[in-house]
Amino acid sequence: MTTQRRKSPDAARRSEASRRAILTAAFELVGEVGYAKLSIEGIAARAGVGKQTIYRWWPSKGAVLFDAFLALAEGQDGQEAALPDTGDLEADLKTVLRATVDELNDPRYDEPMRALNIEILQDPDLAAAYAERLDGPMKELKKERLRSAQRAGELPGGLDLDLAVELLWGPLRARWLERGPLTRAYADRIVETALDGLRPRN
Amino acid sequence: MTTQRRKSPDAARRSEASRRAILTAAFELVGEVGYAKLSIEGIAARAGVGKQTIYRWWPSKGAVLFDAFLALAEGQDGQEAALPDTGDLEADLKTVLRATVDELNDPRYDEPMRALNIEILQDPDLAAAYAERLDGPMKELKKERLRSAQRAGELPGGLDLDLAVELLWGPLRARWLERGPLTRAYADRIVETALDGLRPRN
DNA sequence: ATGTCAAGACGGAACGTCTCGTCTTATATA
DNA sequence: TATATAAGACGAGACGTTCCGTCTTGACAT
Repeated sequence: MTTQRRKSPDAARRSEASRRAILTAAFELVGEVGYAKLSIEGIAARAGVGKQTIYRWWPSKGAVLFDAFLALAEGQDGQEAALPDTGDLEADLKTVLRATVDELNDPRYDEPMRALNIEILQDPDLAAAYAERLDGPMKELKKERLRSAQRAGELPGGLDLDLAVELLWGPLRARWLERGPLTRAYADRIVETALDGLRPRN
Repeated sequence: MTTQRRKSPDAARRSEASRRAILTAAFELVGEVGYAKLSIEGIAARAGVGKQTIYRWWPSKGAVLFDAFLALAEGQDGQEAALPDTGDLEADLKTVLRATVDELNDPRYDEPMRALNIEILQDPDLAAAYAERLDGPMKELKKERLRSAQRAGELPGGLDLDLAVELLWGPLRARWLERGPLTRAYADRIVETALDGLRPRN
């Protein structure tokens, strides 16, 4: 019963050098030519690799790009297993959103990241992987910080945390996707407005 | 000085029948096969039109799709030159967002509209046209309703109306783009939470 | 011995350009 | 006002190109 799916390749004999070369080439190329002009042939050529080696291990160019980001993210996680929690929710949120603004404005990550996000909108399989491996864990950190605020009485206990996360991080992501101007001042205003609400407070 | 750009075609002699056939074919095809498999050749074949007729008048398949939506929108505007204004902001916003939910859930428009929105994220020219012709006017209607609420004292005068619009309509759009579940109850909760803010009110 | 590897040939799809006649239409002439 | 003419848009599709995803080859590693 060696029939797994089709003809699953032997992961034990996989070339780590080729794998890394492919991910690196994909990441660099998408930054240079954009996602639309990114091709498997281009990645293979840049990586010094046969096309079949890519097709053997990945189902699509979106999946390659996803793995490139995953490798990047896993190379630097564990360092921040939680969002800052000084006891001042508004200040902590501003800190986090400002950092996000800086990251999204970094030209090294801007285009590749946008390309990945757009591809995810079109590929359900990729969206599932993204939700599980990258977005999900991050969202859990955000919700955990909000739960802490609930325990401190800074947020109501009955608050819908998913909606709260969408209200806080959604506008930033939306404006970034649309290539709008992202500033720290904008991040601050989002936090203030989302926390206080549009209506005047007495 | 008849040198406009390159060799601009004579709009006066343009075939209206071909134009309509192309837009109709594009709209139908994108609903049937999806944007990724939508091709200029396919549109031309379905419309009974030469490929050159498409390339003569549009720069990309995204532009064709955009015009298809523009024709649709212009065929039914003027009917609602303003958002409802009963004097109760929260109720009016819920009415509008619920209607938006219904529209986004309509399978006739869902896929084509998402395809257009995704394409706009990748094409700055298209994004500019979209902002000017479709999104801009709609956003102005939204801001006008919020201004009315400011005059009525339902919203503070110093409120950033652009941010307010993003906070109210952003989450809906984001969830729709990601194919999340859109319900009227969700629309209601957005309005309530955005108006009241995340923090407890006394 | 088996399976991955780099290299690249292969057929197919769609690209965007172009070249055919045909058909339409703006404008000039009668 | 009615007809003639020339410009140019039209449908059709051939063309060279790029990239797709599969397949083949011989080298190499385990």
